[in-house]
Amino acid sequence: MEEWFQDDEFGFRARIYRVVEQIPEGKVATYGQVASLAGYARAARACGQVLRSYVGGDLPWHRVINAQGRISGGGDLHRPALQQSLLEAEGVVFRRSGRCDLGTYLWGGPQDLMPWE
DNA sequence: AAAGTGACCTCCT
DNA sequence: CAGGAGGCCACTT
Repeated sequence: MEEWFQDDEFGFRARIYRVVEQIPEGKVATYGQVASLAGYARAARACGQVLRSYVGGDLPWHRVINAQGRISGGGDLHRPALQQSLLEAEGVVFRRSGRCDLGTYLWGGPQDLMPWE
């Protein structure tokens, strides 16, 4: 019970979720940025693991992309397409190269500090 | 408990 | 701009 609480309230996954759910509509954040804001500066890769295993819910997982402004979908074929259409529906424009302008859409960060900072 | 894996990132050719 | 090498970290076997 206690382990469950610990992990669900302030564990790595929980922190990642807490950050991602604050990314505003029409903006995007990189895995590294999210991990950093969550308090794990070098855990960009692990961040991907967490979001990959996430399914359903209200979390705007689609607003998290890689540092090159591209969508990383791993081996999965349907998710990347869904992610892009969800972003485009929010106004994020992707160039022909498959990249979006991070200078325009990159999230500036949380307005309020995270509980653990 | 140890080794393998991956929706990453950065620096170097 | 494209491709490769190393380093990082949590998660899964």
